[in-house]
Amino acid sequence: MADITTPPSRRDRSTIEDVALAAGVSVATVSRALRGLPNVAESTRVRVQEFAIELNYRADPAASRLATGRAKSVAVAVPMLNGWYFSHVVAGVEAVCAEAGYDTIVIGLGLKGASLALIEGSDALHRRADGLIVVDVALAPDDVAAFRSRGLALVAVGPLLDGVSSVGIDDVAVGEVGTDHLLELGHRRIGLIRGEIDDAFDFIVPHLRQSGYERALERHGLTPDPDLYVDGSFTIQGGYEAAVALLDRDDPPTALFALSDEMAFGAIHAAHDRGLCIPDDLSIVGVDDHDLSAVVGLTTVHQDVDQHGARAARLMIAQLAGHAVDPSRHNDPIRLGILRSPAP
Amino acid sequence: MADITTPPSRRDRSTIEDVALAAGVSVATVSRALRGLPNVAESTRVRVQEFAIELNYRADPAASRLATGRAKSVAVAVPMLNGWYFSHVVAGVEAVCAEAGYDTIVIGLGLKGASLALIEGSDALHRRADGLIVVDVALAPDDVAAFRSRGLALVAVGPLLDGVSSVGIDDVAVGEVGTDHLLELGHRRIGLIRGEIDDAFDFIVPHLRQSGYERALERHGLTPDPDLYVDGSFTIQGGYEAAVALLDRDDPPTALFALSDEMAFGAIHAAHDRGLCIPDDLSIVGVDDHDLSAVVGLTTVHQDVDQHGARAARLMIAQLAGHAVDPSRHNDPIRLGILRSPAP
DNA sequence: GACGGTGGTGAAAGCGTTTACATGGACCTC
DNA sequence: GAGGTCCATGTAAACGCTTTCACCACCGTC
Repeated sequence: MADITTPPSRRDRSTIEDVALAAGVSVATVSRALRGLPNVAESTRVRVQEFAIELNYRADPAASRLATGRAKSVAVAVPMLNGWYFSHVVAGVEAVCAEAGYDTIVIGLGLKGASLALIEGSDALHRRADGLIVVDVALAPDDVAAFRSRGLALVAVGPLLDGVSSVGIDDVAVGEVGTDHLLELGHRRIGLIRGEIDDAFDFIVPHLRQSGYERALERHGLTPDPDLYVDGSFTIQGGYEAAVALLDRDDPPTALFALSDEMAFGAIHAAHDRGLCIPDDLSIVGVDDHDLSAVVGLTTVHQDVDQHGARAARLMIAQLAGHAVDPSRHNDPIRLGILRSPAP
Repeated sequence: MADITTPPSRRDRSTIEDVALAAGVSVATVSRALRGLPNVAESTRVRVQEFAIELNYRADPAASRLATGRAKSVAVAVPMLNGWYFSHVVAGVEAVCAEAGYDTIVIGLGLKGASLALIEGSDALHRRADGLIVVDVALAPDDVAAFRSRGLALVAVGPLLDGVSSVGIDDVAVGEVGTDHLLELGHRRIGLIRGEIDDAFDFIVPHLRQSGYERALERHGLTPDPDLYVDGSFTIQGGYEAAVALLDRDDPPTALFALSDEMAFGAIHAAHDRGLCIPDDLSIVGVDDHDLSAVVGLTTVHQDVDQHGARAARLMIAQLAGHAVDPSRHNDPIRLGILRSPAP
C-alpha cells in the first residue's frame, strides 16, 4: 500500500537546477530555452531540451505562478454542473482550455444566489485562476468591476454584460423562430412556458425569448395574451406543472412553446397524462436541441451548445494571451429542428 | 475599458507581510495565527485576524503550494464531460470539494484512449492537483503505480481498481434486479442491449450487469440465449440500432433490458418507429434513473449518481487529510424505479 | 585599431508562503 | 535561588521558478 500520509515526496522529481547542472548552463538559460524565448543559441536550446526530456523535467506550476503571477487556469462558473446545457458548455470550455494548456476549474453555484456566490467565489477564486467564464449569470456592474480590479479576465456565456465579451445566441430570434413555426402551422393560441426570474437564475434570457414570441405574434396581427404565460423554472418538473396549468384551463391553448427542451419534456409528459396525443391534439416546441429531443420527437430551436463553451474559452484564451479583445457580442447561429409539428 | 494586457497588478493586494507589519508581529506568527496552529497567544491570534480582515488578506495559493507542496485541488477525469452520468458525478465531486476548500479541475478524456490520455494527463496534471478521481476508466496497474509514485492520491468511480478506493454500485445486482422484474412480469425472451467494450471505454461494468442478467435467468430455470445480446455502445443512437436489430428478427423478444437509460431511450424510439406501443407490445427496462426516465415512462434500475461523485470526493478528501483510507469498495444502494411495465 | 552594437549567458533578486530552529521570558520545582 | 519546562514569538532558510541587469565576447564600421 502506498504511503498516503506523506506529502508528495520531495526529491524524486527534477528541478530546473538539475537540468541546468546537466546541461552545463545556468538556470536562467534553461528557463529561456525551454520556453522558446529569444536570445538563446540554437545549439544550447537543443541540448537543454534533450536534458529536460532525459530528466523528465517539467516546470512546477506553483513556482511558475508565483514568479509570473499567472495561474494558467481558467474557472467556469455555472448555476449547476449537472444541467444538460451547462455540462455541454463546460465540455466546450474544457476542450479548448486543455488544448491551450490551461486547467479548467469548475464552480457550481448551486442554490446560493448567483451574485452572492460569486463575490464569495471571488475569494475562492483568489489568485487561482487567470480568468472566469460565467454562464447564465447576471453579474452586476459592481461585480464586473470587482473582478476586473483583481486582474481577472471575464467572459460571459448567455447574458450580455457591460464591457464583457460574451457569446450566446440571439434570444429574441429564438423566440421568433419558435413562435413563427407554430403560427405557420395555424396555431393562434400558443401557451408560453417561461423560466422563472428569481435570485439564483437572475438572467434576461427568458425575457428576450419572450419578446421574440410577442414580436412574432404581433407580426401576424395577434395580441399576446399574458394569461398564456406560465413559469416552468427551466426544469422538467416545472415544465410539467406549467403545462398542467395551461391545459387544465377552460380554453386551453392548441400549442405550447417552452423556452427550453427540458421544460418541453415536462410538458409532453403532462400532455400524455391527459391523454393528449402530441402530434395531433397539441403542438409543442422547445429550445436547445437536447440530445433527447430527437428521441422524443420534439420540434426544437437548435443551438450549438458545445460551440458556446468553446467559443467563450477561445475568447478567454485570446484575452489572456494579451490580444486585445473588444468586449462585443458573438452570436451563434440558431435554426429550427423540425421533428413533429402537426397542424392544430 | 480595463487594461487587459497587463498581468494582474502587483501591489494592490496585501501580503502576509503587510498583515505582520500592521499587527506588529512577525510573518511567521501571522501564518500560524491564521491557520489555527497552536502556540499562538489567543490575544495575538485575534489581533492578527482582525488586521487580516481589515486588509482583506488571503494567502496566495501559489505561494502556499510552493511552500507546502500541496495544491489544494483535486482533478476529476471523465470520458466525456457532457454525458448525463458523468456530469452528475462531476457535480457531486465539485460540491464536496468546494465545501472542503479544494478546487475541482476537470479533465475530459474525449476520443483519446483512456490510458493513453491519462499518462499524458499525468503530465498535464503534474503538481497541479493533489489527487485524481477517475470515472469509468480502467487504469492499468502500472498507471496506478505511476500516479502513486508521483504522490497523487487516487479514487475510482465505477470500475474496481486494485489498491484504489472506489465507489460505485453492485453491477451484478443491477443486472439481476432489472431482469427479475421482467421475468416476474412473465417475459421469457428478454433482449439485452449491452455496451461495447472498446479502447476508450474499457471497463467491466457491462460484463457485470450481463452476468447478473444471466444469473437471474438461470435462477428462473432459463438458459441465456446469446442471440439476444446486442451492443448499444451506451449511446442513444446505439440503443436505437440495437433495438432495431432485435425487433426486426423473426422471433423478436417480448422485452428489452438496456444496460443504460440512454440506450433504452434509443430503444423506445425504435419501438415507436415500428408502431409498437411500449406498455402493451413491448416491455423495456433501463439502468440509471436518468432525469428523463420519468418523463418517458421508462422503468429503470435507480442509482443515486450524485452520490457517487460526492462519495468519491469524500474518500479523496479523507485521503488527502491523511486519514488512513482502506482501498476497499463502497457500493451504493440500487433499487428499481417502476414506471410502466406491463405483462407481455 | 578604437568603438558602439548585438546576441548569448550568468548572477542574483524577487514572488509570498511555510517551517525548522533559535530565543527569551514566565513559571515551576527541588 | 539555580536549573529546567514550556510557551509565544522571531529569524531565516527553503520552495522552484522568472526576469532584470550586467557582462563578455564578437562583429562590423570608420
